[in-house]
Order: sequence, then C-alpha cells, then structure tokens
Amino acid sequence: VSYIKFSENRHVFALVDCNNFYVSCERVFNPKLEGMPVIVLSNNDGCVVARSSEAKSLGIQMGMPFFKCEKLIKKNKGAVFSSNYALYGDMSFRIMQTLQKFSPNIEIYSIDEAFLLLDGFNFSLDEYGRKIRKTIKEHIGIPVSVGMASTKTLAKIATRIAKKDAFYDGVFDLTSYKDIDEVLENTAVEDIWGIGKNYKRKLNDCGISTALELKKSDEIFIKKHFNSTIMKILYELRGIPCLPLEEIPQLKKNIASSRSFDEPVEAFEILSKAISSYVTIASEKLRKQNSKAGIVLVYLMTNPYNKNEPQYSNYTIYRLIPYTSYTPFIISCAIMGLKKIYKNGYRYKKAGIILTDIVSSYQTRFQLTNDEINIEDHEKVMKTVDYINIRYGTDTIFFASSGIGKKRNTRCNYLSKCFTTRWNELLLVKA
DNA sequence: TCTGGGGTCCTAGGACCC
DNA sequence: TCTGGGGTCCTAGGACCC
Repeated sequence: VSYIKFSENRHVFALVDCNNFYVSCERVFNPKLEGMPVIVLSNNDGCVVARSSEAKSLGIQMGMPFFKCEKLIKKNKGAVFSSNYALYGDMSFRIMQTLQKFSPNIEIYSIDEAFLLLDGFNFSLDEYGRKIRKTIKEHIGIPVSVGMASTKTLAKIATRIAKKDAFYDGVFDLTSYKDIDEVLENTAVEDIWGIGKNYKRKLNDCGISTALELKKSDEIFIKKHFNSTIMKILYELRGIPCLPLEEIPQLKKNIASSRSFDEPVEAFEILSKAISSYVTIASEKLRKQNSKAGIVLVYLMTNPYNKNEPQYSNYTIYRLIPYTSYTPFIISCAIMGLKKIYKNGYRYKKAGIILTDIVSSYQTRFQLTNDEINIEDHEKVMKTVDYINIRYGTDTIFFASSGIGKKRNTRCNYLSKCFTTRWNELLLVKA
C-alpha cells in the first residue's frame, strides 16, 4: 500500500505530553496556584489557550473568548495570565533537552509534546515511562503524561488515557495492554488525532462513531468515500505505522507574523510601523533556519466580529528578487504592498505578513543579481544585527521604520515575569 | 467593550504542454 | 457532422493541529 512508507517492523512510539503546559509553567514559579483554577490567555488577552483541571471543571472551554469567562474565573478566585512565551519557550527547551537522554530518536512535535522511539528496549516500558515522568517533574517541575504504542496515532490515544484515567497515574503502555480493541471501542472517532468536527460528522454519517469501528471499516469503502488522511489513520489504528518519526526539523515553508490590535487602527503610519516590525520578526526566523524567501504577502482586515462596521480585508503579494532574508529590503517591499491595499476610513483590527516560497540559502548562492546589490554585505549586516539582539536582548538594534515609541499595541494585562531568561526578573526567595 | 497566532497537508480544478 | 489523451504545475480553499 502506497501510504505505508515506513518499515513494517514493530516499533514503539512513546508520546510525552506536558499537562496543561502553560498553566504548569506558571505554577512552577508560583506554587500558590496549585489547586486553584488557572487560565492562560492568547495574545492580546483574547482567548483561553490553557486551563488547569480546576478551570476545566468550571466549564471554561478551550478557545473561549476571555470576556465570556472573566466573571466566572474571578468569582471562583481563579488566576489569569497573559501568554509569556519567553518563559514557556525556555521551559520547553529544558524539557526537550532532558528527553534527549531517554532516547536517541526524538521528534519535538510542538512546544509541549515529543515523540520518542523506544525500539528494542527489552525492559518494562511502563517503568521507563514512569522514570521519564519522574525525571521531568524533579528536574523542571512540569507534570507530563506518557503513552506508548506501536504507531503515533495509537500513542496519542494511550497518552490521552494516561492523562484522563487516574488509575494509570500518568503512564499508559498500550503495547502490553490486554485488549487494544477494548480501548478503541471506548475512544470516540473525534478524539483521534487528525479527526476534527467535519470528519467526525462525515464518519458518523457512515455509521462510524468509535475508533474501533474505524479500525474495522472496509478499506475499499473508506478509500472511496474519504481521503488519504483518513486511510492513514485507519492503518495506524491497525498498528501499521504511516506517520514516521520526524527527527530532523524540516525547513519551514511559510513564516508568518501578525497581531490583532488592542484599539482599532486607521492611520497608515501605524499600520506601516506594525508591518515593519512583523517583517523584522519573520525575517529573523527566516535567517535562523538559514533560508531565504521569494515572496512576501501582506494583509490587513477590519474586525469581522463587529457587524455594525464597514468591513474590508485584502492582501497582496510581492515577489522578492533576488531571494532574500535582508530585513530592510523585505520591509520596503511589504510597505509597498501595504500602500497598494490600504484604504482610508476603515478601522483595522489586524494586520500581518507571511514570508513564503522559502528556499535554503545554499540554493540561492548563484542567483543573478544587480551589481548594485551586494548580497555578501547584506548578509554580514544581518548577521551582526542578529548577534547583537541575541546577546543583548530583542530590539537592541531595530529598524526605524518600526517606530521608536512604545512598541506594544497589544494587550497583556496579566503577564508573569521571565523567571528563567532575564536576570532582573529572577524569582526572589526570602530566607 | 472585550473573540490569538503559527503552522501543515490534501485535493479539485484550471492552465498549459505535447 | 465529426473535436484526444495524458501529463504536470499551480493555486485556492478545506481541514486539522498545537
């Protein structure tokens, strides 16, 4: 079968998943939060993106707008935090470093999840999982759940049980469980990794509502009515891996940067400063992966939730010739783009840019260019700027087109300190 | 009053080519 | 009157994830 790109040997995938990660990060430096309902908000304090179990029991949903649960959480003496990515990113880095010691083959899947390949380990997987869990808790202070199975999709299911069912206390090994089908029978299709609300509806319409029913479905039928995504899931449920461990991070194919504004923005100058700073952020990421972009896309929009206001949204793309990661050049293209789509008289809520058509810097070494552009000089300049900003802090050097006044035009009223990345924000302990 | 940000993969259909 | 067949590439939109 063409979907099966991976070897047919038995594998053991372990998924290590941090329990409500952002909340746990806040709790490490603020133990009073233990046992309290705690939520962490998205950028601009817009939506709930992490909830402690106590907050979940209050009925606060993932992605819920903050204003809809603000009263509830305050009434229950809960705590609220703005996202502190400097803190969460650093905590994640420490966890991933620690996990490297438990397997030579690891895929960092997201800020709070990693897959480990545990092939050929001839001792108790359950014990090993508990050792991982204990180590992360002791060294970093974050509680994790660990699930093991023969495919990634099954490992996801195992981890969910490890987390949900108190009996397993954070570790569940599906490879040695007596009856996998029994587990799958108790897993709803929409709880499978990769099946969202639309596939759920369509599968339900075909009479498939549990993971077991999908596993036992007729391949020909599924192939006819669904796409390759669902076929892969079907095989993965049967224990045939279709999703390999991706140890080497691939070059990002798109790099985006955008923000919603706290207050609606009308003035072109404010938008162009914002766009300029988005380009700065995205170009840094571009250079960090040693790549260059061929296209910059600029977009803006009014507030789609506000039905009483005239709506306008638009985007434009600019080809970058030659392929580049030189921030000032990309800024000037992006601002030309902005000029093209900007219309006077609208209250803009959000703007952003996307760098795309990204290639490795090695592939661009022999581009034909105008003699006036000295690519080597550009690269040296950006290298120096990046070095200084890493060494002395973000925005030590920045572009005047981003504006020199107050940087933040997004809200973050509940921000905790950068306990692990700034000397002057270290936790103070009185003794 | 207040609704995030950053990604990936897949597919259908159009344009184009020989 | 009769109007092929096979292929690639590109793009927009859908779906999903954390």
